[in-house]
This record gives sequence, structure tokens and C-alpha cells, in this order.
Amino acid sequence: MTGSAGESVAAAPVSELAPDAARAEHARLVAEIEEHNRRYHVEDAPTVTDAEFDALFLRLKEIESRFPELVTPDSPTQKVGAAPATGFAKVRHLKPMLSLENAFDAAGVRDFMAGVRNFLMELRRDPSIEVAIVAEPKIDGVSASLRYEGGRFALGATRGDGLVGEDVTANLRTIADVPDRLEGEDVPKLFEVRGEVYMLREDFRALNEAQRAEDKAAFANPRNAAAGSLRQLDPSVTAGRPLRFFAYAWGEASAVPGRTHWEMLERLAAWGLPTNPRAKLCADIDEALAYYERIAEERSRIPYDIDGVVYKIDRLDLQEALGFVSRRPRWAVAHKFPAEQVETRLLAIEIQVGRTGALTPVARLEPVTVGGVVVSNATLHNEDEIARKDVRIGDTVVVQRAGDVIPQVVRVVKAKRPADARPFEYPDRCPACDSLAVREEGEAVRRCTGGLVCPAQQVERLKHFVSRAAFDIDGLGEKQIAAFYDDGLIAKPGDLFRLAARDGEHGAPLRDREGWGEVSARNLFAAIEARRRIPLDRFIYALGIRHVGQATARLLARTYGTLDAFRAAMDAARAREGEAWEHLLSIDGIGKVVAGAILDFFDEPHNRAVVDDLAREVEVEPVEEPGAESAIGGKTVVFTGTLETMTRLEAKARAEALGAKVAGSVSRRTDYVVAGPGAGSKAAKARDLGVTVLDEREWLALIGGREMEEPNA
DNA sequence: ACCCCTCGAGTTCT
DNA sequence: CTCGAGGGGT
Repeated sequence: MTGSAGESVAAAPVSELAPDAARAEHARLVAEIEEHNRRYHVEDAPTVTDAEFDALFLRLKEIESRFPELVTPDSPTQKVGAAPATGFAKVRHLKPMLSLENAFDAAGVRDFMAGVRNFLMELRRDPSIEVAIVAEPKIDGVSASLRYEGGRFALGATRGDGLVGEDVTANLRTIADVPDRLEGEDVPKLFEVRGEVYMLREDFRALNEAQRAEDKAAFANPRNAAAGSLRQLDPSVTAGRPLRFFAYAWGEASAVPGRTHWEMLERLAAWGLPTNPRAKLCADIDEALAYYERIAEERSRIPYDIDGVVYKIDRLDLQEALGFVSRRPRWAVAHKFPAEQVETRLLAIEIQVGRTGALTPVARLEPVTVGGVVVSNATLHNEDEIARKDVRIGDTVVVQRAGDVIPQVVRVVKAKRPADARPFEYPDRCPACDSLAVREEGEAVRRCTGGLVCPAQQVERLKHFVSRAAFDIDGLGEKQIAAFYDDGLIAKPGDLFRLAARDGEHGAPLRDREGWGEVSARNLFAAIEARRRIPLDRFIYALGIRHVGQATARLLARTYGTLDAFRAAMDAARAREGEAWEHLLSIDGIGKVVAGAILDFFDEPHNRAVVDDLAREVEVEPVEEPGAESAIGGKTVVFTGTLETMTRLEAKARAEALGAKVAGSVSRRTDYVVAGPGAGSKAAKARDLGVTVLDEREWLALIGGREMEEPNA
């Protein structure tokens, strides 16, 4: 702890602060606030008053607003709100933690292998090349990344979203399987180990008994127990939990540990990291499939939960050649066990109203345990789906969790249909606002036409607005939003930002409301405050325009740069003709339907008012102009044909990040056409016009290699 | 008029 | 995760 609250607050006005002094004070404030947070949330023993804490926080925010370069994702200002959950600092993985492609049967695995061979052939490698495979059980636990510096365990993190995880170093240290130090001469200076934290079934049972004996909630399954134990704020709690660890891959490394995956596993074991003794080096795919059968047969005798088998191409040079498709390695696949299927009764079908007014039927089920989790709801998608499966209320149905996550109704057990089972009558009115619900010709969904008068749609829009990918305001769940909406506290997004200032104007102040207190109210206000600065793409996404999701919002933000430019362009395009309209349609990825949906949104006066009102409350950050120093800076590029090492959208994002403009069609103003195999008219037109045509390899060479790749996942 | 791919929207549970 | 629809290419 450095300095007291009083000292920091009495410092010079922020406007007079020199950058160096600001940086120093910023660091001091962050440390101080984090310490107070820890005392407050972890030890439950604050050493400053709320007012003192607020003063520190305010000072930090002032500094950050004047010196935005000091704002980092792990600054306390960026993570207020989810108070108990944010006891962990965020950690950016040096190499992303990727996910695996799934195969659900042997045919899927053979497809995968065919893809590998095809790809290697196209890279003009010897097709008769031996493709050995490392197979090992896929453990149902929590993945983690451990960073060793100079052989010492320095930092451990959860997977998070694959790019940024949570710092759980202290908790990982308590696991006996995780060595403090890697032993051996060839340990790289820097080495990130990837692996799985898990719990033995037997230990899980004992833990649950102990939990029950102490009147604490039991865990649903070993995986949840492992996840819950790893995310304890108090490491001494984690220390008392029987966690284990297996290493299976690596991330960033100052030296590559071997020429093959198998060698890498042996090396990890030699350094003292536990690797799965059941892992097997298979000469070919048939041997790997036989391994799968054996593991499936042994499954119940293996002392921990597994949900399949992972296959990886053994040779690292081949892995590198194969590369990635949208965050997934092309050289690995997870062969999953079939999903567990369970019968239960369908008690009722209810209709939910989405933010676009879509009516979605949801099956209420007699609760059953499926794959270790109690399931009581399952989506039925739409009207046709109910008819296709002939689902009736009272039926016995087979339920599974798709990809082991989302519950779905597989089929009806007709033999068990009771005589009084009755077909579901799909409503033609919205259950929330009683407006007509219509199904457009050729569409699968029925939509409520209530729009602005439908409270369900309004609440869903607000939920979307505060959601993670939009304004990311923590501490406002479904219930709170609905309650605030019902009580007139928030009717439109801009109201959120006036919530603190007007607290108490509509009935009792927030802290006196049921379920709220001094602290939670303050946290919510702070979480909202922290979002007054927002990048343009998030702002656009948050509006909830039909057909405009994250990707399209980003596209629009990049195209128009600033909110004012976007706003003006949309107004100008509303005539559906002229330059602004043509410009909108010329964006690669936006056609008539999407463009029409955007303009429909801005045609509505209410929506324009909502946007303008919101714009007055927040500061929208323009999209930065990418640097022009790269080889393709300022050039116009067109992609055509199927690219091999990346999807077209990735290629496009990459090119744009390097300062190029990506167009959809070839003209004289095009600088480069990048043509994959199977390119047709565009490449021909480019040649006619004398535009440079590159193949993918030449293109990658031009922009400087495939730096997105990593040695392992 | 096709086919393929990507994106959007909706959903579950802890 | 899955389905349906939009966009773009042939």
C-alpha cells in the first residue's frame, strides 16, 4: 500500500499534471484502489470510507480522461460493476488459446483427414507423406495457461475468451500437479504451458459430501467443481480442493520444444509437468480410430470425466503448413462421444418475445439430469419445428445437450404419448402486448408487430444495449432492467446515463430498492460511468438494428469513421438513391436487405431521437485511421476465389488493419486482386484492365508473412 | 438459378 | 450450438 487516500486526492489539478507525473500517479492510484478493492471484497474489511474510496476513483478517472493512453483493460475503471467476479485481473495470452473443430463420428474424422491431405497436396507437398497422429483423451475440465519465466512459474490464467483470461496464478500455485519450477537444461527462458485443470470423480464425490455436511451448495459435476474451485478469490480455499492438472500443448515459447508434438509431450514430462499417460502416438488415422474405440470402452473406468478424444497431427512442420481457419487449427480435431440422451415429459410450450419481435417457442420440461446438468427448458426454434417433430404437450420426449451445451428436443417417443396429449396452437398475437404477430412469406419466424409499444421488445432491446459486446454494463441483469423499465426509470438507452443524477426522482433512490444497497448502487453507477466513452462499432452494434450484428457494425464503423459521418450518411441515404445510398451498397458485405434494414431504422423518428439523445450522453470514439506505412497502406484490394489459409473476411480484416481498402469489385482504381483457386470473372477482368493479380502466397509475402499463426494450440 | 460461406438471432445453465 | 437468411460468386 502506498500513501493514504488523503495524500493522493490533495494532489495538483489534473489539468496541470505533466505526462510523467500523471503516469506515476496513475500507477499509484491503480495499486491503491486494487488494494482497497481486495480488502473490501476478499477480506470484507475495508480500511477507508466509501467517500474516500470514491474520491480515489474519481481522481483516477479524471487522469484517465485527460491521458487516455493510460487506460488499460485491467485498470479498475474498466472493470467496475461485477464487483465479486472482478477480483481477478485480466491477462492477455501471449498466443491466443484456440478452440477445436469437433467431429461427432468416424466419418467426420475421416473428413478431417481428407482435408489435411488435400491441403498438404495443394501446398505441393508429397501426398504420400506419413501423417502420424497423437491421440489423447479430451478431459472435461477447465483449460488454463501457465507461463514459466526462467523456468519458474510466473503467471497462470484461465482461457477466458481465448485472447484475454483471468489471472488465477495464486490458485494454480496451490495445485500439487503444477510445478513451481521446470527442471532440466533445455527449459526455454519463456514458456507458456497449456493444459486442463480437472478433478477426479472420486474426489468430486468426497468434496460434495463435505459441502453438504457444511450446508453448502453441492456442485453439479466435476467440471463445475473444478471451475468453481479455480475461481476462488481466496487461494486458501482452492488449496483445500483436490484439483489436478494435465499439460497437453504450449503457447508462446522462446524455444520450440521438439520437432513433433509427441517429442514436445515427452519434453514437458521430463521438465516435471504431468502429461496424460493414456496419450498415444498413432501411425495413421485407422489406429487413431481404434484408440477412440478403446477409450470409449474404458471410459467408465477412467477416474476422471472425458468427453471425447483429441487428434493432433504429430509433425510440427506440417502443423505450421496447415495453419488455421478462423481461430481453429486445421491440424487438430476433437472426436466427441455421442451426447447423452434422456427421456422426460414436456409439460408446456411457452412463447418468448425477442428483441426483433421474433416469437420463439420454448419447451418446459420435467427437470432431468442430462450430461451432469439439470435441464428444464429447451428451445423448439419455431412453428415448423414443432410440426416437423410433431411435438405435443404431455408427450414424452428425448432430450440431449447439443455440443454438450444447449439442450434440444431430439424426438418424441410416440409409443408413450398419452391419450390427452394436445397439439400446440401457435398464437397469432404477441403474448406480451397482444399486437398481431405475422409471418412473412417464406420466413420461418413469426414476429410481433407491436414494435415500440411492445414492452417485451423494449426490455430485450435494453438488454441487448447493455450486453457484453455492446455497452458492456455489468450489474444490470434481465430482472433489474425489466423492473427499471416497469417503474419508468429507463425507457431508452440514454436514460441509463442519467440514472445516477436523477436517482430518487422516480420513487425511492436505488440503494433503497429491494435487492439493492449502498454498494451495489454505487457499483452500478460506476459501471455505467465507465462506459461514457465507447468505440463507434460498439455504439452501432448496441442500437440493435436488424441484420446489424457485431461484424456488420464493425464494417460500418470502419467505413464511416465517426458517428457524425455515419449519422449524416444514413440521413442522406434515406432517399434510397444518390451517392450516399450507392456508397452504403458498395460496402462489401452489405446488400439491399441489410442497407434497407438500417435505413428503416433511421426512418423511424423515435429511433433518430434515441440515437441523438444517446450521443449527447456519451463520447463516441472514432475508428482510428490505420497506419499507411505498410506495403499495402492506402491501396485498394479485391479478394476473389476461395482463399486457403484464411477466410475472406479474415483476409479483409487483415488488409484493412494494414491500411488497405477492400473493395468488392474490380475496376481501374483497384491496385491488387488476390485470387484463390477457382477464381473466375474477376481475375479475368483484372488481367484485362492490367491490374496486378496475386496468388495467396504472393499476397502473404507482400504483407509480411502469416504472423497470426502460433506453433500450437 | 444455383452453391457456399458468414453472419445474425435466439437459446441454456452455472 | 444451431438454424435461417443474406451476400457474393459462378
